[in-house]
Amino acid sequence: MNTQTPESAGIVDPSAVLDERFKDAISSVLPDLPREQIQTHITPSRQPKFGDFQSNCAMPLAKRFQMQPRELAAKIASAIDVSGIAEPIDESSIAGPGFINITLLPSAISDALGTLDTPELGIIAPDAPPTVVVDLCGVNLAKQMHVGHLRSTVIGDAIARLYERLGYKVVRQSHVGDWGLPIAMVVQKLIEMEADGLDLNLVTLSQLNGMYKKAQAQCKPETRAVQILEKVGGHPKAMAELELRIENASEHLERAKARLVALQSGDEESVRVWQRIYDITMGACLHTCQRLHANVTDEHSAGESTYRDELGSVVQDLIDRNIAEEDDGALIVKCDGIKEPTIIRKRDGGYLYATTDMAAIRRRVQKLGGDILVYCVDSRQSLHFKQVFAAAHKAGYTATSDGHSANLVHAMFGSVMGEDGKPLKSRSGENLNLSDLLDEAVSRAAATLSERNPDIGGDERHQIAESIAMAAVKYADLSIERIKDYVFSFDRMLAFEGDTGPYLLYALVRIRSIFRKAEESGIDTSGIESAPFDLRDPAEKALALKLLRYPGTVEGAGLNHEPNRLCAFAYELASSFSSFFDQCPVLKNDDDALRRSRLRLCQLTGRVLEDALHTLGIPTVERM
RNA sequence: GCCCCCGUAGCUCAGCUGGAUAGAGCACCGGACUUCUAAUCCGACGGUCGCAGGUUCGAAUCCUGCCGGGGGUGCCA
Repeated sequence: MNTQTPESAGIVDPSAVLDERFKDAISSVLPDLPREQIQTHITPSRQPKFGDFQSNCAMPLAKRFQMQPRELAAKIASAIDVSGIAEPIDESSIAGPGFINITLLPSAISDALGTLDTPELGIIAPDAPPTVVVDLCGVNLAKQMHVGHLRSTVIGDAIARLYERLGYKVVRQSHVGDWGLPIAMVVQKLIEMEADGLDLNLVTLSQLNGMYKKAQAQCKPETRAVQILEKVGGHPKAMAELELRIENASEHLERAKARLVALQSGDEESVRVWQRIYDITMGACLHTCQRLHANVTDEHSAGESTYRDELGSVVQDLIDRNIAEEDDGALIVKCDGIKEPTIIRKRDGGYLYATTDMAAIRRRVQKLGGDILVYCVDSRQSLHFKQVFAAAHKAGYTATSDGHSANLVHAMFGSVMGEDGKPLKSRSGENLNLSDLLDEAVSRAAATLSERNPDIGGDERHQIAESIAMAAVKYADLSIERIKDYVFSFDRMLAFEGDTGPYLLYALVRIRSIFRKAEESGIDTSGIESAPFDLRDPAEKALALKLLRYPGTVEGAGLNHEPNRLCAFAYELASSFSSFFDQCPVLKNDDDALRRSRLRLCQLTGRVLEDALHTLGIPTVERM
C-alpha cells in the first residue's frame, strides 16, 4: 500500500511538486505568460477543511489578465494534472474569491515522509557553500557576563547553528572588549594591589569585576557635585573633600592613561597583568558559554586588541584614497543617506570603536572570506552599524575575492526586561550576573523535577535539572521575535505547562520512553526505519504534514536570521505529537503494521525534534 | 529638533513574500489518568490588530499623518 510510484518517488516537499504542476497548468491556460514569471502561491492550508494545501494564484493572475478570478481558477483546475500527488482538482476545489484547495493523496504524504526520513532530514547543503561570519557574545575584560550577553550569545549561536545546519561555512567571532582605557585602569589597579601583596593567581573574575568598578569610580572626577555645591553653597569641609577627590581622580586617570600607553607599546609588566586579566575573564566566560551550550570557545575570540596593528593602516588607507576627511580636528567618513558622520580618529589621535569595526569588516571579508557578516548585537547599536557598514562599503572593504559585495547584517535584538517592564536589574540596581541567573534557573528546575519525578536522584537529577534550566532560559530567549524587548520570568519559562523549553523536552522524553518501553516489552523495532506509513488517523496525518515543513522552516529561519521561526515549528511539532500521542496508541495496538507505522512516525518525529533543538542550541534529556 | 524600533485577547507572545471566520500559551470555566511519562490532551470563554486616512478583489501585514512607549543622536564602547 505504500509502494513508491515512479512519479512520486523522491518527493521531499509536496508543495514543490504542486508548484511545478500548477506552473504547467497556468502555462497552458495563459500561454503568453513566461513560465519564470509564474507565482503559484502555494501554502499549507490553515484549516483542515480547506484541504492540506492551497494555491492563491488565481486572484493576482486574474487581475493582471483582467479576468474573473473564479473563472480563471476553474480553467486552471480543469487543466491541472495532479495525478500521483493529490486528489483530483475540479470546480468543487475552488472556494471564496478563487482559492484552489488541494488534498494530498495519502500515498504522496507517505512517500514524502519516506524521503524526509534520511540522515540529513531533507536539508540539502548548497554546492558552493558561502561563508558566514557571525559576531556574537562580545564579553568585556574584567567584567562578568550579564543578561545583556545572554541574548548575543544565545541568539548569535543559534544563527550560527542554523547556517551550519544549512551547510554553510560558519566562522564565529566574539568581539571581546579587551582594549582601551577601562582595561588600562584595571591593569593599573592590579599592579598597585600586587605591590601591596596581592597574589594574581588567586584573583577571581568576581573580584576583577569589583576592581573594574572601583577603578572607574576612582578615575571619575566628581566635578558635577562641585558645580552643584558651588551653586547652592556647600559646606566648606564638603568642598575640600570633593576637591581632594577630584585631584585624586585626575591622578588616577593620568596613571591609567600612562598605563594604556605602556600596555599598547608592549611594556612587559603591563602585558603580563593584562594577560592574567584576560585569562581569568575568558576562563569564566567561556565556561558560562559552555554551560549555555553555546559553541563559543577560545578559537572564536577575536578581541579588539587583535586589531591594534591594523587600525593605523586602515586609517591611512582611508586617508590615501580620500574616503576619510578631516573635520574639526577629527577624521570622519561621510556616507550618503546618513546624517551623522562616522568618526574613525579622534582629535587627540586616538582610535574609536568604529575604527576597530572597520578593521574587523576588512578582516572578516578579506581574510576570513566572509560572504555574509552577521552582527548579533544589541539594537541600541543600530546607528553605529549603519554607519560602519556604509563606511566599509564606501571604502570597498566589503568586496569579496570573487568580485561580489559581502552582505552585512545587523541581527539586532531588544533588551531583557524585568516583570515590572523595566530593564532587568538586581535588587541593588546593578546588571544581573548571568551565572547567578542560570544558577537560580537550575535550582528551580531541580525543585520541580524532584517533585514531578522523585525516582530520579543524585547526579542524574542535577544534570537533568541543568539541561531543563538551559532549555527553559534559551527557549524563552529564542522563541520571541529577536528585535523585541522581552520580559524575563522564571515562573513562565519553567512553568509546568505551556509553550516552554521544558514542554519540548517533555515531548522528546515521551518519544524516547516509547522505545524504552518497546524494548522492555519485547516488541521488535528492528528495521522500523523502513516500515510503511499508514496515516489513517487525522492526528497522525497532521503530524506528518508538520514534519514535512521542517526543511523549509530551517531554511527560512536561517536565511532570515530568525531563530524564533524554528522555535515556533518545534513547539507546533511537539504539540502535534502530543495530540497524536493522546489519540493514537502506538505500542498498545493489535495491528502490527499500524504499530510499526506509528513507531516509525515516532522515531522520525523524535529525530526532527532533536535536530531542531540541536540547531537552536537547546540541550535534550532522556527522561525528566 | 532629527533618526531608528515597538504598539495584536486581562497577561506573555505568534502571524512566513498582502489571502478565507486574526492564532498560541498563561489566567478563568468544564471535561479526560486501572491505559505508551497528565510538565499532557480535548472543549468553552476572551480581540474596534494604538488612531485616522490611502493603495485593492482583499490589509495586522504595504504607503502617509497622528498618538503612546523605548532607544539613539560628532570625538565612550
